[in-house]
Amino acid sequence: MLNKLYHDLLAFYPMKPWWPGDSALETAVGTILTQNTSWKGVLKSIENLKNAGKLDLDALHETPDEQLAELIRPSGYANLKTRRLKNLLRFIKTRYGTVDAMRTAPKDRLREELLSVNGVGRETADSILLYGLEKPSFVVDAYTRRVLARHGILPEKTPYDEIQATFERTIPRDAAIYAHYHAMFVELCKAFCLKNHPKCEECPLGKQRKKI
DNA sequence: TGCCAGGCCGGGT
DNA sequence: ACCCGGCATGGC
Repeated sequence: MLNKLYHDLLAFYPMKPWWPGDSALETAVGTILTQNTSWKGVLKSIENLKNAGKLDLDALHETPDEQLAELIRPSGYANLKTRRLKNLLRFIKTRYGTVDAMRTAPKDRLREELLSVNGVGRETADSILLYGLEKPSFVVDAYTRRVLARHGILPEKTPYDEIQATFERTIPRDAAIYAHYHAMFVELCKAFCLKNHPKCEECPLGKQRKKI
């Protein structure tokens, strides 16, 4: 079922790199900033950080909270996300020293460690693992749920871990495929499946069965 | 102009 | 094991 879905989507979205970000650190920062927020504001925040020379583990870690909050204000929840960002950076520095040092850690252990950081939930952890470190951890987000629910593949409120397990059990254990699959969900939603989307009827997967 | 966006946490039931 | 309110800003 999920393999067929992948191949159906593949016809519309050929393989291409997707998560915007030039480094694992930038990706990690982006995963925090994009929590419950559209990517638009995140771009602006990342831009601010770059211009301020702050896209660096030590520089970010040493930036005062008030200043960091000001830089990331466009992506919303600035105070909250400043704390979460600092929590993540502190974890990386104290546990691994550098972002790259995390690459050699076993995926399952690293995921547990990331989840223990306050402000890093399952989607954030999996996004860091998959898009930052190219480890095969399937990302489940609002888009994933929307597509699956709309097309009657999985019930809307299926728990995160269950959805992830279903994918990881079914499709090849390959980071590039996981990333591409998730990217296609996002692209599909942006093109056809956002709430009250006018082109909903033109969805390549066919008419939705449920309004989500 | 109100509604919504690529979550997560803490507290309550 | 769920359910809910809070957290902020900008685009459409």
